[in-house]
Amino acid sequence: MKRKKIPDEAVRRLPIYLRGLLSLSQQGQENISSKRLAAFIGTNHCQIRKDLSYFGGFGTPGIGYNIEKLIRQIRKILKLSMVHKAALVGVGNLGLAVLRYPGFGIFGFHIVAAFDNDPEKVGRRVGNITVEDVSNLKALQQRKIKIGIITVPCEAAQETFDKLVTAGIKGILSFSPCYKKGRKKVKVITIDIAMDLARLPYYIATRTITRP
Amino acid sequence: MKRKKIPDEAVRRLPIYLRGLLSLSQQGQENISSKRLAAFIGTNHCQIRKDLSYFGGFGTPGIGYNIEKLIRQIRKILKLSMVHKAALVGVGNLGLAVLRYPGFGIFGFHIVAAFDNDPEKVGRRVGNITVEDVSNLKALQQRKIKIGIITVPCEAAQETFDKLVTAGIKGILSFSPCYKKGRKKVKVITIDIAMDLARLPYYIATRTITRP
DNA sequence: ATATATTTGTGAATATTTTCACAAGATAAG
DNA sequence: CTTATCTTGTGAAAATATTCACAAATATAT
Repeated sequence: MKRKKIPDEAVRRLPIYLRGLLSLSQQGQENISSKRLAAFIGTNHCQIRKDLSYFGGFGTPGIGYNIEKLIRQIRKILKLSMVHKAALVGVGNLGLAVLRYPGFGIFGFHIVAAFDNDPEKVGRRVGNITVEDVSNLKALQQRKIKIGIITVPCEAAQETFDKLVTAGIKGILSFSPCYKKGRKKVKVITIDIAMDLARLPYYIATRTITRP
Repeated sequence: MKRKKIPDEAVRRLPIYLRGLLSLSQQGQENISSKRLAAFIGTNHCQIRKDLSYFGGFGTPGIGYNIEKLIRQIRKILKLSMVHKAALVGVGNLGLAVLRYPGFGIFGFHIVAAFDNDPEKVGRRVGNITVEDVSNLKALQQRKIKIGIITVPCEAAQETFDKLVTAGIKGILSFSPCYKKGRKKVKVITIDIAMDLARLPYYIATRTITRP
């Protein structure tokens, strides 16, 4: 393993490998080769080996990778070995759906608080979380919450973003399709549902042309 | 403009430009330079010009781009000039949130049908859509619906996928974090909420190192 | 012990994407 | 008309990312 710059693309793919490995792990297999893992998740085996090699050699020639061990290694690389507490802001339709989304646990995330500025919503219980007023956001640091999830309408996104940054949040997953200023200190990942959908017609239309 | 291969990355960015331009359009400006647009959406001006140049020359030297015209051009490239009817399958928490999501219209999408296999949910009204039984999926072609949105639990994703393909769907936006087989004829875009979140801790931890 | 079959990890070769840099088009002012 | 100031569009250069190809490691069979 060399001390080279790690491609962002490789980091982006690690969670894909992790999800695949977790699925294979449930099937009770012990080892897997890069070739079979690639076939399973629909990618290229060279890519998997190359990506993993940026972080170290985790496999055994002739055998492949020990699934459980590789899961642990990738979790360690991605800092997913510990539980990450997250706070969600904006308990509307999308916020509720995200609060109830069952898929975060597998990666070690736990939404432990929810906030809204609507007095109607404050106090309401969702699962075992009680919705709090946004003014409580200030106390996130004391509560050791470092990850924020923004599910407020676009107009309120910048304000929410600023509040989260002030509260000492280190990373944000935002569902608001807005450009946020002042993100230097904080890593922001934006999921823009409509924008992803917006690519679809292009590929539908050009399909037969682009894949001759 | 040359007849070169168009990078996928350029296509992926067009909706970003489109959203930015729509926002600027509301602010009542007529023209914009690649430099100012880049500053607005947080990217590089060379990239914008290069991306647009794959599709043709839409700007005027010395002036920039006419906002309304460029919006029309990008819509045309992405085939967003017409309204696209979409069908959603899986009216759970996430499905409901997506059905009520207000952000699709701006890109010309209209969810016109919703399906579920739960008799409790069939018949229920959401907005002005009545939830139908999944057996009705067969008739999508007659209803001229070419886009499907999958919001079913992971276990049901492959089955739903197969049904949509059989029903003649051309493109799918899936929120189910699963690997779907037999996607040759159909373009699939997957949004995996938890997986996107899974990259965050890596960047939080290495932030100070990677950006010295 | 030898031959055969796997499979990893990686340097090198390709391919792709981004950025640079500048000619040429457009405007405005003197 | 000339000069100064913008800005686009685009080849060329630089930076990134992917794929190839093979030595070395391991296992298995004979």
